[in-house]
Amino acid sequence: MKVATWNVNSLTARMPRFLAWLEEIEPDVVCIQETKLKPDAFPHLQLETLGYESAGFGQGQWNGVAVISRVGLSDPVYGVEISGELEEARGITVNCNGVGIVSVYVPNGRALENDHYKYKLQWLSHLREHLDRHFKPSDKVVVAGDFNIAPEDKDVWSPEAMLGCTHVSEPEREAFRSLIDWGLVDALRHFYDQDRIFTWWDHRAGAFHKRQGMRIDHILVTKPIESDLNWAIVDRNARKGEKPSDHAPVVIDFSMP
DNA sequence: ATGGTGGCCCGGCCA
Repeated sequence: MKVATWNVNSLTARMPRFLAWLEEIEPDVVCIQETKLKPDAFPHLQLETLGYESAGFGQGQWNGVAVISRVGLSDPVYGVEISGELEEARGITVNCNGVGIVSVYVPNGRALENDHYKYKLQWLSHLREHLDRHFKPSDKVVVAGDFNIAPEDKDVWSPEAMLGCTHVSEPEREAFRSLIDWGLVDALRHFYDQDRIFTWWDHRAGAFHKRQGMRIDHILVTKPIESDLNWAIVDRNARKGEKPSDHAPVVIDFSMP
């Protein structure tokens, strides 16, 4: 089963690239972030003609998450908070072929002294509670998306340049480790222990070509999936060429014995 | 040292 995550930075703007990428990679399940689509605007029918069922949680101009699957999709849960009437569209949970799939778009945080940073930490704690509510670590679960956290210094092009910034602060990294401690494994690090591998490069100033990026998009899997992992990659090709997102997709493959 | 890009939707916010 091939599962991918991709922050597309507007599904509308990315649709030509997204469709070409689907055809090339042939993923079974894709967790999408930053669809930037209104609640009813997800292109369910268009994707259905390509063999994908889908569930979207959108709010309009900002945020928006979705899961598409060609191996079944059921039991959607919209959001990760309990009293989520005003909840931003940052999490969606579905069941695909017996695997729990959670697509997440963690708040950016903006700056350490910004209220949005507190919101980010709160949201991450809600996410862990959400996992407790819906799953056990012994279940097959994939939590994938844009975490807006570089878990270690080797996940950023320059730890010095990032000092005092969000994405690398100790409380954020602690929140990330708390998710790992729940019973998850960083699938990319399962194969590439020490490598400097990035998933995001700023659109500005040629950051991609200067290799100035960060690894902030992650696919976390429970132990029952880790034992059946075949490979994990970052698809850097999707960051090249015409009208790319600022994020590259992460893709994993695991056997379903 | 600053601003650089790109997306929303058309001026300013967000990443």
